Amino acid sequence: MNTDVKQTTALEIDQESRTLADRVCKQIVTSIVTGELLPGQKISEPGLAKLYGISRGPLREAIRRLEGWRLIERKPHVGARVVQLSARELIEIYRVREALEGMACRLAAEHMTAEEIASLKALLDSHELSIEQQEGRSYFQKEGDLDFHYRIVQGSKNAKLQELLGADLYHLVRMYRYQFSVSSSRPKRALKEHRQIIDAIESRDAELAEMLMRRHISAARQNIEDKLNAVTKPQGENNG
Amino acid sequence: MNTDVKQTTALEIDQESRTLADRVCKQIVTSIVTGELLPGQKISEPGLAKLYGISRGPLREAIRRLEGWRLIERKPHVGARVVQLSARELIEIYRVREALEGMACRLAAEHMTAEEIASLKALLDSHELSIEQQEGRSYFQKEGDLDFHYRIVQGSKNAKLQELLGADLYHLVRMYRYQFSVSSSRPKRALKEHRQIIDAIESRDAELAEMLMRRHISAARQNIEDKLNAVTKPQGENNG
DNA sequence: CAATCTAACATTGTCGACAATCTTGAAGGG
DNA sequence: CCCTTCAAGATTGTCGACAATGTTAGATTG
Repeated sequence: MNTDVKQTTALEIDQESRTLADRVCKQIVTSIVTGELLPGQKISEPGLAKLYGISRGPLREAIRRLEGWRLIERKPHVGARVVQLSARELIEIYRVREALEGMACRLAAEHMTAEEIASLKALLDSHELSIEQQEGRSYFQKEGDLDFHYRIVQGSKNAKLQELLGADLYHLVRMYRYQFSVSSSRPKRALKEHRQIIDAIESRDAELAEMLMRRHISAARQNIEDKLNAVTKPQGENNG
Repeated sequence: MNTDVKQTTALEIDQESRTLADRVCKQIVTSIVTGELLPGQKISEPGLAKLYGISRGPLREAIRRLEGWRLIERKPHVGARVVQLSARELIEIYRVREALEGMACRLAAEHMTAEEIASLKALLDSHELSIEQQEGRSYFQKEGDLDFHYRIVQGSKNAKLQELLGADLYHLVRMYRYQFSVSSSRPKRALKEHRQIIDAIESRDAELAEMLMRRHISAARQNIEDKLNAVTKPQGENNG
């Protein structure tokens, strides 16, 4: 039966665009993820309100929602600013992803349809192509990487998992991809791991799929840790 | 009667209580968790504003934050209502808990201090006492159960894990504890499992600790599934 | 009598104004 | 010269009013 897990989203988004607060909320998310708003940067209510051409009311509501998503932090009577993750917190996110996406991958091996699997394999083919074609440009690969992970999560058919990973974690991951260009330093290796994972899912080996995904994310975490340690740069006060 | 679970953030809460929106936000959470506001119930802005003696502005901001926490759902131009989980979604939450708390338990085995472990063992002693003393009353045991899990999560020293479990999941779990009185149907069994877990943590056996926790939560999930299947009650439209 | 349309009502969405608080920069004293 | 104090400015918090939308009950018509 239709589990109604994913189909409603398109409609909801349409529905949600009907108020200023919801629209502005989405715009702010985009600004954060694309780096227009940097981590730690102050969110000026009068400034943003004027920029978007709305009053402070809806803007404040949007900020409040983003606060609930933990994309924005707020101090009473002082103001709101984009969250700024420490190196430690970024690592913590990868640990959480390891647990969550491992579970998601296991469930995906049980619940993904043959069509979804085929489509995902096709996606990997296109990734391979784009890697070969534009050797150096890792940008595409990064979006592609998250795209792969996103589809696995969708394949788990677990709405809570989709919420947690999609809304709470991936935004942060994408946001910090622009900060220090993490991960995807080895696109071919990652692609190979992706293929192993989808193969395990195709053969409905849930345990193996979970293990491979955990290893995959663990490797990415290790990769980031190494980079951070190499620089030994305590990222400090780049905000005003 | 004190339901204030997080002691660590006393200062933060003090800070956050300084605006009406933040205070009302907490009040609404309490109302939801204690069952004053039932799942699916409509949130009337004029009604709640009058009840709390504030204007609609701060109230709407509080609602927006709760929307971000996914404790409240909102349809544009229609209104907000308390989330209503289907049986399926409740089960999904337990699957997520299994992954997340398993990870938390593993990290706790690595990072909990001796003092925290001792304190947690003392807590279990007090639980055993209260179980023996008030044989039938499972209410206390339920709060106690979450208390145990909460401390494990704190012990993981992973802030992201603490956020996700503390804010996003435990509220929902507590909320539905009042709906159908789930879990804790076997407090002695649960207590025994808790002791096994803390023993594993004490001996710093991270793998065992994780496995025991996953099994513990999986058993709770199975327990709920059985109950739900027994009743075969498709919980439907108790809202307008 | 039932179905449909309409108009009055209630609720949600948005705005501008005012109050409370924080930040700042300069003046004064040690 | 540095620290403290304080006042002016700016920002955040709160409110009431108005506009836009959804809901509902009654009237109209077949």
